[in-house]
Amino acid sequence: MTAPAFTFQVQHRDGSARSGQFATPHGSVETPIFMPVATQATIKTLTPHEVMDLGAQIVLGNAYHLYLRPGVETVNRLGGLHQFMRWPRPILTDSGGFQAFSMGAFRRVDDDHIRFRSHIDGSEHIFTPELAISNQQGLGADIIMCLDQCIEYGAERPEVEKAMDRTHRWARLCYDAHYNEPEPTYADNARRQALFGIVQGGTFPDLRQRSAEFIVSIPFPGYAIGGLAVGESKAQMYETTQQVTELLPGDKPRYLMGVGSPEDLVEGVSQGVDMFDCVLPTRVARNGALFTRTGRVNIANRRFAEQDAPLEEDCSCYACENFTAAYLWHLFKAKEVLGLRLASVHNLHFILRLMEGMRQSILEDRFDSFRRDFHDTYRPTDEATRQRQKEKWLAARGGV
RNA sequence: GGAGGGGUGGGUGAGUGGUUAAAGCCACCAGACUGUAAAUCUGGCGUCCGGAAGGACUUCGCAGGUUCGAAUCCUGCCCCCUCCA
Repeated sequence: MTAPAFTFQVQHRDGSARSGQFATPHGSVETPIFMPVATQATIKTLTPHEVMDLGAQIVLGNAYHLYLRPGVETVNRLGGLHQFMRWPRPILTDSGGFQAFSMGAFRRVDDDHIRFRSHIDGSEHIFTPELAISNQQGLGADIIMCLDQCIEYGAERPEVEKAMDRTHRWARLCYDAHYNEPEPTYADNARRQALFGIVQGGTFPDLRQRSAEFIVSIPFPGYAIGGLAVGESKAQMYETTQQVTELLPGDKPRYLMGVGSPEDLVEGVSQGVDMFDCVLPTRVARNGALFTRTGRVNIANRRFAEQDAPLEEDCSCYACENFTAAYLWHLFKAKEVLGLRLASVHNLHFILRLMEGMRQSILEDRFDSFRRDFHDTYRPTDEATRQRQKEKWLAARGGV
């Protein structure tokens, strides 16, 4: 059995970069694509209408969060995730594997399951590969993900290898649960959903290779690269991405999970990645950091207090077309929710336009110069600063 | 007129002889955020020099005093609040 409702075609290649299209029961998506993150069935602060106006073609939801609240059964009874959140276009759900990584002390990973304590009420829950699949079937996204084990950067090799082996075992179980289960609980959904496999292996090239080969041996309709952007250097991340994309089949979509920043998206596309998702644009927006063509900027900085002009003159987003930077500054200082909304609009607009620009340049065989131009003008955050702040952040959080 | 309480750094508010350039919170300034436990977190925040360590100087209503040493004790003055008449 295969996934009949999901198809993917590469339309054009320009170097390693490629543009393509995939079709789902809720419409087709042009790649390379960025998927805004709607963890709890909402792109934080925005209405679906606004997200569509921004040109988002597909969004990502999270099975762990929705399983805890409002519950898979509930969403299913209310018509499924699309209907529930009134998002008519494609949706991809993540399995909850990432939460086993990010929730630190709230979870324990064993060979055949992940044991969580709910961050909401402390109650205990177990995710098996089979349950991760049936949860996602109940939610009804167009693309669902295998349960995997993501591991923090800096972990010892044996630990990384163990997590990878689990991820492989679980991938097999997920595949069987999704494609070979004769009577799935949510059969209608199950039949039209595509299940993607996930490659792990940390930053160890030989593990990544083994992982890619193993995962590719299972005929998933798409393949994801997981376990990156978790603390390794950009160079390591780019190397690993490059290595893995080369091992993935050319005729299936490649999804780099949890990435990323503008510069990472450009690099990812250059290495042949087709799909991305990341909380960064929206999260950072809520904290006042806005993307501009030259780099990130904090709208709450004093220097914007009296800027009687848009943040970016030539930006065509709703925020820049209608408001001055001084107004955005004021909204952030006054902690008005509109500030969070306008900032989210601006950043998603920036990222989605960036993706469109890349797609267009690939179609016109000028991706290299697009990429060069981007790097010439966009200055990313200094890596040493990021590392330092990251450590402080983790220390304050109690650490992953 | 009587009784009591109080005046601390931009605000609020701890501190009642040395460990105090003075807690915490707010405001302010800056930085971070990558499959969202995140409208969060981290620094800085009297002045001057220094990248920092550190050093110098000036601060707790005002003026005197006691003491080796005072935001803290004493005296006088100014101002504010509560209650009684």
